[in-house]
Amino acid sequence: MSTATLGRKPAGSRQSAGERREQVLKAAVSEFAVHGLHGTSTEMIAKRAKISQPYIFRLFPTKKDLFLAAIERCFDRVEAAFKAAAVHTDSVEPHPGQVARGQVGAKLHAMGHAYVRLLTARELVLFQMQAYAACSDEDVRSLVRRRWDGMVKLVTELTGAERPELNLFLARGMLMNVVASIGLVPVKAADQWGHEVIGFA
Amino acid sequence: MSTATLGRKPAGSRQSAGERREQVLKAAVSEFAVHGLHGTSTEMIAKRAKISQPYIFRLFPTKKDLFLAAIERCFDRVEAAFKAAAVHTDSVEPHPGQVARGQVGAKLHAMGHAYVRLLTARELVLFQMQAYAACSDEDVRSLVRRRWDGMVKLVTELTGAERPELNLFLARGMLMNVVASIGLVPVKAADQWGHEVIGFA
DNA sequence: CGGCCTAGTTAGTGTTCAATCACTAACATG
DNA sequence: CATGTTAGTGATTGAACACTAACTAGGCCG
Repeated sequence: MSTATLGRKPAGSRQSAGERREQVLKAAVSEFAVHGLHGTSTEMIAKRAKISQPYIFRLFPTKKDLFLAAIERCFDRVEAAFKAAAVHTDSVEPHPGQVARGQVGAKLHAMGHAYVRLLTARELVLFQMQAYAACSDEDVRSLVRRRWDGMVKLVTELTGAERPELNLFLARGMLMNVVASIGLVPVKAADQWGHEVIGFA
Repeated sequence: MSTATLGRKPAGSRQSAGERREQVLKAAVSEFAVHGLHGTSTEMIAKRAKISQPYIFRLFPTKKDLFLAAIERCFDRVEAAFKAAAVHTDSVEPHPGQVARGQVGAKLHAMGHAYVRLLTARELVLFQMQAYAACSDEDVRSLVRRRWDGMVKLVTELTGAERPELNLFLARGMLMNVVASIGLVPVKAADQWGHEVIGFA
């Protein structure tokens, strides 16, 4: 009889802590992306993850820790996209670990495309901006710096790009972030990595 | 006797509403830059402006309105810096209103320098990031878009730059914002507009 | 069945915060 | 000095919020 008292979960009731963590993390990225670290309440996240608000604190000690975890997650996603793009454009490497010189541009281009595809989801860009904005917090800043360094290193290794073209690549990316954030371009058409506002030639 | 009850302002007592508004706006930019729209309390701003917290609401109807005013203020500052830089590098114009073709690069370069000088204050960059981050709010977004458009138009008119180099300029700027936000470069040396991390050649 | 661990909840605490209210002090003008 | 206006404050309020504590319920193994 006690089963009929409250609105119950219809079926798939109990999940492992790992699965829940995943769910919460996803919900957190979505909410943080829109409202930022301080503009997002743990209740918003809980609602989206379909759990009670206090249970969040069993999975993540503090709201900030959840935010930090979300940052890691987002950098992971970007890096994964880059790796996938790199593999996709792989050709024979003249010396193992060395990218053929003529391939550099093509690889960067492919990664640019991959990044744009990622950005069409919007969520990721917006969250990135929130992460940068929260960088007055020491913990956030040091994490973002570490991951940013890692990302740059990854791109360097994957493409073999040197400073000038690498910087151009990064700058393009940052401009895209801003443009996407303020919705200057309806990023519907995924193929905008040569678009008027971002493209340079 | 009632006059002796509380700690009184010693001297420089009353200011005009205009002066106060200015003071509050300055304080708001400083605080918002560090903690963002939602991370900043009106009391922080009040303390910095050396007034009581409720008085803020006599000068600005809501906290968000204050934030919006701060956005306007910051774009104003950037535009002023650009204008000054343009005047400074002015030479004879072949046709009135038309910038000499060879001058374009020099002018953009000068503006880049001006922007870097502006960024050394840090406050401005940080606030910019906060403004972008707050763009999920309709009012914020539409304002930022409007001012961004205006700024791009201004740069175009001042330098006569065409799409490719204009975009390069903007992208550089955005990369610099991020780099400055996460403190990758100690922006001490003001002359970094050709620096390794930002420069393209 | 019964003990036991883990998933998950309800209820609550202390605090913070934007915004309002009701009031006082300083100045201006006839 | 009376009257009106503008600058400014202290006290308060009602809501929201991060986080805690204490309890409940589902599943597994003996």
